[in-house]
Amino acid sequence: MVGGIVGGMGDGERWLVAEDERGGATVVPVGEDGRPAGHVRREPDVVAAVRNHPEVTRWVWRSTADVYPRLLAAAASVQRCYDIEAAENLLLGHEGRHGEPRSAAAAHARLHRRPVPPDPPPRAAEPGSQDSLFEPSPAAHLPLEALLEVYADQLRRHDATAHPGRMRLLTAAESAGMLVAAEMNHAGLPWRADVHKDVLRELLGERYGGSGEPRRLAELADEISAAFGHRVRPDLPAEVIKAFARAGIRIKSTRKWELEEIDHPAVKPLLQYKTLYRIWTAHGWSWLQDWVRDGRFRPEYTPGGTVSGRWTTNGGGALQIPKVIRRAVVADPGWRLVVADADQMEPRVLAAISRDRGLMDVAGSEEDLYTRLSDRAFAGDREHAKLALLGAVYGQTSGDGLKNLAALRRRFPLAVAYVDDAAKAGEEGRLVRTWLGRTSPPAVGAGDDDGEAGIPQDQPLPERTSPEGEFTPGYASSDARARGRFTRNFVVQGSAADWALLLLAALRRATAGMRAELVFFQHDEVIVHCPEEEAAAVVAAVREAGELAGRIAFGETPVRFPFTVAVVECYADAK
DNA sequence: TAAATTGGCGCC
DNA sequence: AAAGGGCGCCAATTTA
Repeated sequence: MVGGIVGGMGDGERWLVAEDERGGATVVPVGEDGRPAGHVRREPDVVAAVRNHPEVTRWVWRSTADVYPRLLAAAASVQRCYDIEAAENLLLGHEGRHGEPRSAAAAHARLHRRPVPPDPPPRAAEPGSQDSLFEPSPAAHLPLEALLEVYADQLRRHDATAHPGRMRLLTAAESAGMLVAAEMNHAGLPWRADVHKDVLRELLGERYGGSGEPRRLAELADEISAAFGHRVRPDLPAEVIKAFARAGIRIKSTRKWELEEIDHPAVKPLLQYKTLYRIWTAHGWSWLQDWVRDGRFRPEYTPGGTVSGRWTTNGGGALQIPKVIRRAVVADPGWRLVVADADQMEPRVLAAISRDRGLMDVAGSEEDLYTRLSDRAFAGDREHAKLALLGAVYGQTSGDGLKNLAALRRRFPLAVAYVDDAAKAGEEGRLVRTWLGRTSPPAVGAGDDDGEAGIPQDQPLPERTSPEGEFTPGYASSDARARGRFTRNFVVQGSAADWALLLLAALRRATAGMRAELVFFQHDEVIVHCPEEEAAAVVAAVREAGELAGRIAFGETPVRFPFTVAVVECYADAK
């Protein structure tokens, strides 16, 4: 049953579908080894193929992003899929071949040792235009026989990994993520343009003529200039630094935390200007014009868009919606937004993957993890406990977090060793993997010894061990240390992304029989738009999906995966 | 002149 | 108290 949310063995019929250049489709049932298990049939198109074969629970196809939007537009959907190009990407990474073309055509060419076609360049975001989503891509369609070969080969390559079961799960989860992403793109996030405009007017004031510069920004710029006694353009860091220098204050940058330290009348309006300027340029009137249509904001989600497996969006900045702008996210009349935030996801994931007994015990409760941590190791000081843990995960190099790291290491040795080992691997130029097997890319300049005078490869460095047994990266170059921080974080952030994919898959299945729709996802937070009367069921489904995802990803574990859930009409009213 | 990089800051 | 990891976006600046 556990495999059911993303597809396990023997859980329904599995068919492969291939499209040709003219939109026609051929389908064939396939067995668990990827071989044909029946006759090849022709269908007018992929929509007909799916409609005519409701007995199929899992479709194997070249690219979900290419096929599924057209199915959704025709009001068709599928239970599960196997995305060959997503699988190719994950397998190439696992094999240490990041960067090789990942199209199905490339995979087929490699299989036959023929010249490998490069991937088409990534399509740029096209604000407002949804049309491109529904056109079959011009990418090379592979005939059914070729797709079958690639598929069978991929199944063998899963078996050749260190943990085949996990790798198969990763591919299944990524494929499920592709379905969810396409469905979210299709549904869109409810967005009230009128409310958005009200917020903008409130914060920024009216716009002036041609450039449309808001009144409030002009006023603040004047205040800043007055405070300096001469004209200063606040959006030019160089000019601001020079102005402070003339006033006898030396700053290295105009970063917020640095400005906050300064006692000067320009600081307050400057900080205000920065906040408002950003809202104007990133989520202002032109953003609204570009990205909101018919009451919905439709970012293009890209699952696995980051190397760690987190999603990105292609345009619209959906993963950086400023808090004040969330006022515009409002449920339809009679509907609600179920906003669910996973509590302390990354430390819980660290507990599950490191199997550190102490940290598993801390994470084996729905209570606030940092409070429990501080009760055990930090004399009740929650803030110190949190900083120490985040410092360990991010690779903090100085400050209080580092001091507290020693305490963390004593009480939770396996957890700290897990991220230290990942850091060491990175410094030595080795690859690391998430729990399910997503693999870090190689360091820039490592690997391909093309003799170019580029970045020299970092030398493997002797490990230095302190009396407490702590790993100190004392001899590593600054590049190697940066690399270590990256791999240190990668294993936790990426394994958390593994879990989040399974969460989405479980939640998608749980809501399949409802009118509820998943409409937003941001690393550890999901929003479901549903009729008011379904809200309670959705809340329960989220909580169950979190625990189920934990068990599927990490096996039997005492670690709990609780959520903070709010049922609201407006996103801004959550938490 | 266009592409790439930088600085800054929004989110996690 | 100090400034760690991952992104995307914008405008300005530098590079090709």
